[in-house]
Amino acid sequence: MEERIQRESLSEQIRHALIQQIVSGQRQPGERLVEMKLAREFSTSQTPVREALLNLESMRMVEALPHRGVRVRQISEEEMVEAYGVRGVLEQYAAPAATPVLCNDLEAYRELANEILVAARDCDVPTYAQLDFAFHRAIVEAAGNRTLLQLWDSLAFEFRTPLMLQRHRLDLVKAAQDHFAVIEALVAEEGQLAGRLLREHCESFVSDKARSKE
Amino acid sequence: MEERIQRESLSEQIRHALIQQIVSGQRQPGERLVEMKLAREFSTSQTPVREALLNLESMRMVEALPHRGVRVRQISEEEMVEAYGVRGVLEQYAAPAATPVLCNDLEAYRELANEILVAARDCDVPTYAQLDFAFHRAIVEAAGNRTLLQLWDSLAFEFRTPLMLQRHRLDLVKAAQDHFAVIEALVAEEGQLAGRLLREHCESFVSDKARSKE
DNA sequence: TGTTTATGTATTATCGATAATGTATTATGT
DNA sequence: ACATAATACATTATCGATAATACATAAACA
Repeated sequence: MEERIQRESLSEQIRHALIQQIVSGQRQPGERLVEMKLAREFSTSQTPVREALLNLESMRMVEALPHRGVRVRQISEEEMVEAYGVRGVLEQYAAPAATPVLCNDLEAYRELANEILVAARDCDVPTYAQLDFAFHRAIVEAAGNRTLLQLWDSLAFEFRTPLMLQRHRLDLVKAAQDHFAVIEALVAEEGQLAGRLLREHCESFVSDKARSKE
Repeated sequence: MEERIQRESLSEQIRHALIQQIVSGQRQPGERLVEMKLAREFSTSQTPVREALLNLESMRMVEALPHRGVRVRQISEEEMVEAYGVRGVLEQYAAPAATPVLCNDLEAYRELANEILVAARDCDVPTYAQLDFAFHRAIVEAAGNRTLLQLWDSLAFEFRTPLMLQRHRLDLVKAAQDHFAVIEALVAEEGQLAGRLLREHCESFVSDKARSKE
């Protein structure tokens, strides 16, 4: 009967909108984010904008200097390498614990890997990034370690991967195929192997860039 | 000539004060943190308190439910195990990269390990926690991977360790001695070995608890 | 009596306004 | 002309007040 209930607070809505804008490239790195200006754009007061920005800062999507405002963070190539390196370690750690869990629903998981491959063949970068994110997150989630998951989430690959892919033209199909090898290892209940494959997969993601640069 | 410049904003001051209070046990897990009440205690308005709480939430020291306020988070034993597990993996990853850097200033580092041992013998838990924190953080910092360091920091061991030690009575002296083995590995430029030792050290921290429970 | 519907109350979420701060610009003295 | 001080401006940081929400309690109804 009543209007649709509003689940998200203003600051959350603004937060999501800003993430979207940054990920999509609509807000370029280095761009200033002035609180009142954003408030006018979103037709709110300064407060929820400020809260959204604080949150983006804690997830390091923006950087803030006291009394000098916030700007979209420039993510260096070096940091990308770091992030994917750490990611590899975390996923390697997750894999053995995740294996028995994922084995229960292997069909869906294999299907996901297929969809990734399709997106890769179509050069559909946004879809690829999104599905790849889901694939990897599923592993970390299946490990049943909430702290690990939280840490992995804090690396924010849902917005790093698109950035990565728009910076470097890497071989998506080749990367997509790695996922099948991981699944094979899961089938064989080879958690350690799956872990090693995942780590290599993550690291190749950034080291390939050297190859594609030439 | 003028008054001392105020480097910290109100929200930062409040943030630190709250962390201090929580770490010291002055605020027990589960305790509600009501914004206006805190504002009165700190003689400020609601706004900076709220910002401090948002920050504590993003570092998971407190948990917030929409429209229902914030309370000090109860950290389960399970989560402790998780956190120290992840910590082990991160430090193992850090060690090889950190080795050449730390070797430059090995004296200070050895001295730190000595101080830890002294604190352990004295059963001076706060000092032990603080120095142990410094020891481990130095390794992660020396690895020169800012992303890794940020992730490690987000696990907030400066407040987890004291909690851990007040929950379980573990053998501090034995734990303190582990550090010397790590240093030996560094001297020998054995980054891999140092990594393995660190990981085991972290994991023993939580598994020892079983022993001390009986 | 048990279940729903009002009302009250505590608290968060948001607002609009002000104070504090940093940067740019202009004025002042040498 | 050059350095330093004074002023203006843009923006963040903080305030006090209001709106929105969730929970508890009381009232109305079956």
